Amino acid sequence: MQTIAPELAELAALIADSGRAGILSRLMDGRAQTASELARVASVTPQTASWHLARLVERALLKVERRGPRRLYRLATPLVAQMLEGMMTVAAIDPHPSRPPPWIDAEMRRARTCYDHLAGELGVAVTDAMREHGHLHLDQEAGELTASGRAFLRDLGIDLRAPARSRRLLCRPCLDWSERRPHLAGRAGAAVADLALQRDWIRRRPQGRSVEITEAGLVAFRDLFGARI
Amino acid sequence: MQTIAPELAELAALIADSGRAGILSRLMDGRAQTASELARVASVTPQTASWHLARLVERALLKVERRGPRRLYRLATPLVAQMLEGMMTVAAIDPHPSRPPPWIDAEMRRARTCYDHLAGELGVAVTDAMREHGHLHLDQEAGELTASGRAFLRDLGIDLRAPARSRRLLCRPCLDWSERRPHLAGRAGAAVADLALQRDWIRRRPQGRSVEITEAGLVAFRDLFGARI
DNA sequence: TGAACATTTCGATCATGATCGAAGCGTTGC
DNA sequence: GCAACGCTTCGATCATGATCGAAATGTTCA
Repeated sequence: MQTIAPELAELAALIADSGRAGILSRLMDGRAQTASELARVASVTPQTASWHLARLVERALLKVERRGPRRLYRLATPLVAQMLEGMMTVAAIDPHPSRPPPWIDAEMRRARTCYDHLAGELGVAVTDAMREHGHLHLDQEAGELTASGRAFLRDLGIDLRAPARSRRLLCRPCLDWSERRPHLAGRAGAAVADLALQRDWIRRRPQGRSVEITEAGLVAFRDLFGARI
Repeated sequence: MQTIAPELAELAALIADSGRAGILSRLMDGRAQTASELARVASVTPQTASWHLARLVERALLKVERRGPRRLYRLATPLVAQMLEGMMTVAAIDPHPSRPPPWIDAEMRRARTCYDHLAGELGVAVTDAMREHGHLHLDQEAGELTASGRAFLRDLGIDLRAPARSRRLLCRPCLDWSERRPHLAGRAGAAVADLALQRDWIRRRPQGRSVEITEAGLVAFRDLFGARI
């Protein structure tokens, strides 16, 4: 049986190292990072990180771009992010349901970005609030933004028109691995996250994918969205 | 940075062995298989397969069920199939686009089942035909069955009503890793595949996930669906 | 109970690849 | 050109886990 299995194993082997998994996880926010930064999050020396990064680029999971004396690494395509999303969803399933999962960092669990949209308690709370106000229908496989939802986002100053040539979905669910429930993704999810960053409702922490919810953000998410956070 | 990265690496390591990848790939059709059969497709001895299977069950990627003196293994949840689907999509991307990908088995490429729906050239051709007849809208992220599509499937004898308590999506795309284009999945996709099996348009090959298109099937797919195969 | 068969467990061997120190390369700025 | 800096390459070492023969376990059927 000649199948894709060998390629599958080869791909998995690339992710199967904790250093490389840390690097990929760090890059899940879609931004580029320097080799040094990635060495730091992966807790390895720069030499080792360089070795890992070369492998990831060679297999086309990452793209590299030179910026002066530094090299910036980022995920090669959204397909890679989508794959990692799916793997994290399964990875978050505790095979021994008896013991609680204590290994999720509190800040990550609270609020983070998932490629380009909000995730964690914040992402799920915002999604739930929009759902309760009739702005949104969402289950594990598909989502729909209602007329009320479009109006709501428009009033917030969000332009939902798709960029030319974009085939990206307006509204789709993304299974949150820390909350184990779907949150809003797609163009609408990205727009909400962009808005939150622009209005300083959330701030990216200097390291890692977690974000800090500002005082203004707490007020905005509660009053404007009706989110319970 | 305490994240899910270690669990991600651990999960990937489980898939990173060619034997286990072969086993998982074999089980992607959603059916259960005996340990011996899985040892055969993985090209390892029964002892080795048993060792691999124990690991996959321990990590809750597989479920095992005793049937007399045999043990039947199957994917633990559809989430696992979905994850593997995403990984195969990335695994099928050739990192060196110059050389052609000769490693996909011709029968697999021609027609196979992907968990519960049709894939390969057949799956994509049926999807394209339904699309061209206005039965279907489908892009990489979402799909919709039109009124015409519902009527078309109803006339074929397909009951599209969702089983009670099923939250499964009627119509969704699944990226075909051999064709690199989306094909029809979801309840509608599964119903079409079921129909094809029942009417003997396709037959499962005794080993592997590929299916054989019968003479009647060729006629049916061409005349009833308008598929170019 | 005993024979046949599927599967698992145990034990020893072997191959792969992750790691980091040291050294080399390439870019920037003085 | 030279120094500083970020990053990569090389080389040697070490740990992990895949493999299979042999033997044990467990199930069915007579």
